[in-house]
Amino acid sequence: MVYEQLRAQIISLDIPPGSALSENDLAKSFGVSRTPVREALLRLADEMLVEIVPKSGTTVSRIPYFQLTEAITIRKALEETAVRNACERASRSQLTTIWAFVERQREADRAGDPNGFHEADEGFHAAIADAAGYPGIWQLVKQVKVQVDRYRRLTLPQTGRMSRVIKEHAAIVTALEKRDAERAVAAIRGHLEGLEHSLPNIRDLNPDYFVEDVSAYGMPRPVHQGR
Amino acid sequence: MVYEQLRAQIISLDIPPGSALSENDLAKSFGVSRTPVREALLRLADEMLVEIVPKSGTTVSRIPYFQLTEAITIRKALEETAVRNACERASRSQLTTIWAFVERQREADRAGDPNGFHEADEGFHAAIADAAGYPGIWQLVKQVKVQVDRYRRLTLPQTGRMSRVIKEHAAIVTALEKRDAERAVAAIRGHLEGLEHSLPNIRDLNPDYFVEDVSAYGMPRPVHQGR
DNA sequence: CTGGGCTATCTTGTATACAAGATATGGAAC
DNA sequence: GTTCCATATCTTGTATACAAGATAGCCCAG
Repeated sequence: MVYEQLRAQIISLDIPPGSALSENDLAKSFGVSRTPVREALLRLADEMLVEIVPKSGTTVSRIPYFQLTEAITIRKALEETAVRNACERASRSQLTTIWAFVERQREADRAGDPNGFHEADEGFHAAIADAAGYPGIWQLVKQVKVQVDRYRRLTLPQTGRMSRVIKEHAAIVTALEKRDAERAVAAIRGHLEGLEHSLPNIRDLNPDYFVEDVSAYGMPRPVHQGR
Repeated sequence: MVYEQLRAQIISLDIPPGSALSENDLAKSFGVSRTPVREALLRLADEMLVEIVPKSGTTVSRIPYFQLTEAITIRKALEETAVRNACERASRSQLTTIWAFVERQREADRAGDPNGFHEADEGFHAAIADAAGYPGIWQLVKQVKVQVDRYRRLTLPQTGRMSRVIKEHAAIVTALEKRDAERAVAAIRGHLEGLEHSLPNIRDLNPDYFVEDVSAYGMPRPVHQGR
């Protein structure tokens, strides 16, 4: 619980990258002891959202720029196979479920509700992985997405982004319904490459939030968020 | 450190799936307090290697059978793109490094050293991901491989497996050297499907080690094993 | 004024004591 | 003999106290 709150604050950039965290301060502000705070920090460290330096201090990780492109490459690999398998295996009801998420995104767009839009976006991709029979794929994508999500907060207010995403999502589902695997794969690939192309601009605007060298980094560590 | 030891014992099936673990007993046997033991268990729980039931007990997870096939599918998706990119980007020295791992496997085969063989196998796949410019791919594969590794302990003593694997590895590198992406991708796909085909047999021999239903499972949680 | 070293303070790592819940065991009633 | 309930014990969750190291600031010497 302290974990989830901290995580949300980090991803939302409410706590900016580079901030120093103190187990004592966090414990006091959460009204608990150091123990649960520490457990949360250890977990966040495995996700590479914070960096713990023994006997020295804990800071919120800067966004490893190189990992962003790698994360998108990985997403393409995983989600393309998800889409390909969903194309064969998706049942009527599953396709309807996927459409429902697209519809929710349309509503969120009309209502100007970015949070609802993002939530439905996650549901959309998760539903495709489910339909493919490989729900674990979405778990992995979520894991890899973590750093990208922080980045995205810097680029959110693009006008027209929501309607573009909705159109791309609709194209994917349409291809799924037609069982046209090649078209569906091409659609999701294009969808994800849209993300990729918008990467390089933002970094220079907030250089303090990023870190160039990444050799010391692995992949973020997963979180088992119960299904 | 207590984490690594526990993890190794679980993966090697030295502590069999289903075993009950007690923080107190582990603390005594490791000669430390409950705190570091607890941290290790929490980490292992995120990897889905143990299951912690609040106020009740902690047990070593059984192997979720369905996840095995899903893990191999994910490996195919990730490693195929790794190979495809390595085909374009691999430098001479990187190709040589990859060959070196194959050579080490030949030595391990001749010496009848399964541990060395497995170690070189991991190096081989990691080197390909490096050559592709996406080292994080191997981090993810390692993460997904965890459950498969336990399974593999049950199927290890297949005669001729080492030499077959070596031949398949050699085919991959040969295709990489020729910059023949399609051939290389097909080679790694075949290599991984070899694993897949040998799945169904073993389970019935040790049914207690597996669990059928997996709806409650996500993907294992990552470990940031420093590079 | 500048550089170096020492110390006070703050950091995380570990051990331990206590709290709260789940479970198994034993006994009693039917 | 069987079933149900109470209780003792064992489990993990949390709080707290202590240990050890890193760091920054200050003081002193040059």
